[in-house]
Amino acid sequence: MSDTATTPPTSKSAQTRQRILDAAAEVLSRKGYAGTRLGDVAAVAGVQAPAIYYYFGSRDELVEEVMWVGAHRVRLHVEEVLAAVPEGATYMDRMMVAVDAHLRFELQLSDYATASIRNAGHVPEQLRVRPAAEEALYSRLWRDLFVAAQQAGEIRADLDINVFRLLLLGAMNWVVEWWNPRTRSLDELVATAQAMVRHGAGQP
Amino acid sequence: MSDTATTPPTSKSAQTRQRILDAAAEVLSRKGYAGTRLGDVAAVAGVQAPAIYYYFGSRDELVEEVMWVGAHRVRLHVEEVLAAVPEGATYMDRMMVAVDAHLRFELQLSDYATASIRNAGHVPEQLRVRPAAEEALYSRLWRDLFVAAQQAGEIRADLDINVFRLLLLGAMNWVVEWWNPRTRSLDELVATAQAMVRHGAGQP
DNA sequence: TAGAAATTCTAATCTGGTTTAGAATGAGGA
DNA sequence: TCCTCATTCTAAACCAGATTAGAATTTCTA
Repeated sequence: MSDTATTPPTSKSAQTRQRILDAAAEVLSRKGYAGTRLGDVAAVAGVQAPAIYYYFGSRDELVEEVMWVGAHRVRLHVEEVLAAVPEGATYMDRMMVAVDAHLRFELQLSDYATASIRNAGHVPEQLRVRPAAEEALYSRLWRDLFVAAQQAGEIRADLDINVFRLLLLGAMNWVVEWWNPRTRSLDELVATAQAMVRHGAGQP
Repeated sequence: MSDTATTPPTSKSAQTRQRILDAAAEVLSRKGYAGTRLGDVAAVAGVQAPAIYYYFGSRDELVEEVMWVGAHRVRLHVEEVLAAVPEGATYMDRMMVAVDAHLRFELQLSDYATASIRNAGHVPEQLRVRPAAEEALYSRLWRDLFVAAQQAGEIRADLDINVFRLLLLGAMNWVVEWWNPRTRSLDELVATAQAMVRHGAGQP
């Protein structure tokens, strides 16, 4: 293997591993778990299929890593963006920022995120454990945001914020199933999703 | 084959075919396309795997039929419910009814609907043609509803109803990924989804 | 209730894709 | 340069399921 103290992460070896992982994310995000052949991944990465086994123990191990990285990065990204929000911002403002960050990251920046979202419910159980832990953390991030917003009176008191949160995340996740950058503007999408939260959950 | 003029749809043969189809819908809704083995379907239906080939040409043909039936039934159900709405109802009222019908049908009444929703983006291209046609009709139903509501002034004029509609359908479709009847009340879910539309899209 | 047709089964085959074996290549250090 | 280790390749083994063959059974009709 590599990527240790003796071999810097930019070594040829580490780059190849990364290329394979990127390729897997790309194919997985496009074709889904069932449609992803190791041969396709290898072709995209520019190697022969057996080369994958030098870096990953099995097809499933490769898939699991993609899923985990995807879930992990989405969370990190949204956390970072939220951390940069100025002090005085309302919780509703923060939610707008989170919606923006989630959507843009998922659609523009990361095949990993897309792969993770699309396949979460389609991979064998054993592959879900580690990614699920990440998703739980991400879920909590949103829960905290909703709870704080409702306590601050920025969200209708009678709204079931747990259900609303799950519906919102679902709406945003499902975007990967229909989004086509050529026919729609990302700005418009973000604005509409934000309106769905601001008016759907916020005070009249 | 059977189910012709000479063999009524309640004949043993037709019943077996139905049992296999039901079993396929059940397994598909639970395990997804990749996880669905013909052997599992056969076991649930109470036959041996090869018996399936007496009724269906191939695994994919069986899957395709489940997907189509699922999409078809959701549309029929929502159409029926909408047709029963009294004359004077507002378009917003109709949308509330449609949300209710969609969610209850998908979660309570139909493994077919769940199978169709969950696997739409995961089956090979050829299997999507017929189901996609159904989905297009269903999509139009919602589009018409949104257009009418906005023209009637029941929806904010500045809202992008196409994007909002896709977000809403996504939110409702994704419910199959997290819904657990034991931990949540269906009524609460329906009410929250309705609120998301009424306040999220409706006039203040 | 015999015989034909329909249905379902067991056993075998086929297939595409993953995985393993082991040889070839290439890069880096003595 | 030569040797060693890392990396990648080609060829072959392996496997889990789908599918087919053909026999056995059940159902229906006359």
